[in-house]
Amino acid sequence: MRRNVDLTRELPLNQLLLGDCVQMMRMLPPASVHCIFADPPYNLQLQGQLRRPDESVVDGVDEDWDRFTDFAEYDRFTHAWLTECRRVLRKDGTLWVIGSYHNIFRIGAALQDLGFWMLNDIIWRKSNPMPNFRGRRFTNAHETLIWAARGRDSRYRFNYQAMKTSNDDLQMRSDWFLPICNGPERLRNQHGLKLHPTQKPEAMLHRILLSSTAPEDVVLDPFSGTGTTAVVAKRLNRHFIGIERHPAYVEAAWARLAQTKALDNDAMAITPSRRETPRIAFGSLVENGALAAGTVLYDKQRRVSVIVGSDGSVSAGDLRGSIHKVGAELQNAPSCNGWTFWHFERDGLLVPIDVLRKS
Amino acid sequence: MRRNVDLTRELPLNQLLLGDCVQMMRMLPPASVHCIFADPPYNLQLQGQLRRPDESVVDGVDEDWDRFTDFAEYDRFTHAWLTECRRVLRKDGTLWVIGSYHNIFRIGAALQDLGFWMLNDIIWRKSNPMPNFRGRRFTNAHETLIWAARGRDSRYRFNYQAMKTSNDDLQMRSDWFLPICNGPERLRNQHGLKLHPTQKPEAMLHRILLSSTAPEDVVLDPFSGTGTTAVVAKRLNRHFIGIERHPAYVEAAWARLAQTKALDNDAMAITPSRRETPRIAFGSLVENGALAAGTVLYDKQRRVSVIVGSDGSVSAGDLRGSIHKVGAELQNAPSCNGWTFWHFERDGLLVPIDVLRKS
DNA sequence: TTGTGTGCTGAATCATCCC
DNA sequence: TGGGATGATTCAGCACACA
Repeated sequence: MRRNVDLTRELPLNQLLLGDCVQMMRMLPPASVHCIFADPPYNLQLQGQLRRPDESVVDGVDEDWDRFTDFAEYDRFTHAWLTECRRVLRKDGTLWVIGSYHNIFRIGAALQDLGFWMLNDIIWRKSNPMPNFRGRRFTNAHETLIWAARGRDSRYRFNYQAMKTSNDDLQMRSDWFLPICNGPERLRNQHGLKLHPTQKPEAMLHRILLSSTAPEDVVLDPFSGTGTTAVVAKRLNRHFIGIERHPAYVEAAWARLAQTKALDNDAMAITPSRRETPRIAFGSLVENGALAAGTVLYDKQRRVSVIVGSDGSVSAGDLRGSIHKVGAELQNAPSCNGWTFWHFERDGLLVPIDVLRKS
Repeated sequence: MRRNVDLTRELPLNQLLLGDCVQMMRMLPPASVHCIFADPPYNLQLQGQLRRPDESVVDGVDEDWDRFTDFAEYDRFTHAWLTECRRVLRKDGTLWVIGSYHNIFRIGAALQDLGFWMLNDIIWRKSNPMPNFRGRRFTNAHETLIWAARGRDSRYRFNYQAMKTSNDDLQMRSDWFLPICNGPERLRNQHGLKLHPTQKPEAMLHRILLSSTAPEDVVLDPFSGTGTTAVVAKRLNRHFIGIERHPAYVEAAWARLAQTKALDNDAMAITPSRRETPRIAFGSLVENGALAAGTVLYDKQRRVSVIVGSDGSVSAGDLRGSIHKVGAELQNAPSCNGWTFWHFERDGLLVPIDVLRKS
């Protein structure tokens, strides 16, 4: 699979190129690739060490490739690689970039400044994100993808029907619920430590390539890492070009590719979408007015009662907490299902609050 | 409720100001508001006709330079109002902005450039978004909120416990699933047409204000529209200041406010954070006999134990100090919350000493 | 073999009070 | 305002051990 080619004349199809992505892309011919997926450094700017409540240390991203002195330097870097991306992208090609709130706004603005035409921003909702250990923010439970065409007039590819079919015949939305990369898919060294700090799930690349490329298309990944894009491209019969600066990652990616088989035509099946069971929190009933703050709730026998607070807490005297917690305390029970325990009054009758979830 | 005040001296509490938000904010005293919610114009680039923030029409958007001038125009406008926001925001205040992929990346970058410190980006996942009629993109089913502190060192407010309680005792995540504003909540004129094109759901403002403000705080909305922020602020006993350029919207907002009642204390109350509850020193438990000197305390697994001293210290061999210090030393940890680490025996069971604070 | 309990970990801008 | 003391804080999924 590894060949020597004159990059400026011939596209290095199904190759992983070792080197800096801006320099390598400069060697590629213009308007030559159909799709680009980019997972650039996020510029996380982590301060110190973060510990879990049990004092264990969080193994955060602390790589030299993620250190930038300031926003200006990060912006220069962003402009440089996006400019090359736009040059090598075909007129009707599209670009995907993933990021978090640390960098995605700068990347989005740069994309617009360079003339890319934004098609969607896509939210990757994580099934099991890292919690917020200090209770100082909302749990950062998503990352953002931007999907953009090379320009406003691009006649880009979007496999609408494939996306709809894979989503139980409903239009695929801009919010994607996918697990993080874990389990056997996550590459680890002989000590069981993760090989790459930010390996992306193959399911995400699967959906991306299926939605916006055709078989035999050329997919470029300028920050190839351990080769997730290449692996999924190979499996889906797309050509890939990966660029990565770190030899160890390139080696790992080649090993992964060696174990990857291209699907035959019949097997180009679509990953079944995971059905999401909508979970309604009690607080949202108060937020949306289904149950007003100040309402009195009773147990079935009207032996105890509580008042609903504006945050979806309930209180009885000094006692305050969730419907479950307060229900348990008042019964001196270890636990309690507040949804069935608590009732509100309607037309003189007690109705379990559970019915409000179902309407 | 409508009064004439000298804005430069006195905050126009619970007022809706008619006028341009940059000009009006310039008249407000610096460092005076606790929280800002902003729903600025989205700079939608539809049907070829492009409007500047001041509603004037931009001609010809086919040329590259036009696109650039347009973004530049939007950026100038963004910088102008965000600069005033930062000036009137208290040192420890926070700002919320909502937008879509058309404008949110430019706003996010501007926030960072102006020195705001990003705390979260929040995804509003819509329950019933507008489908994509042409089948050329993913259904745009979300909008993005940015939550930012005035600066990196801000000691901002986040009502963590209230958010957790309202989310059935799980940390509130960065993805919020809320219905769009519809039904009786949606303001309509006598012809049944919606009064405002982008009226936001009250549930969203409810969660925002509950998470990041306290009763009596001052909430500013520079693009007040039909007054959703003001209405929810009034209901939750926060002070509001709304600014809006269109007299018809201001009129509608006053009408809404007239029908809005403030919640009473019980209904408005939220689950207090541990940080805000009065602290009880461990020594006082020994003083008042809740825990006798000489009692043996254990960790959860009974791996280590200490004896309570008469001064509220604990000791294990030569080691003596506070419950926190000794707990940390025995675990070789940098720190330890002794309240949850140490347990005493009751009816053969280990109970965290923390429960003694609550009774 | 199957169920249960324990332990580990993930792109993280993760504290506050008091002197 | 700087340093030391205090004390607040986690969810889901997977691996593995053990019954």
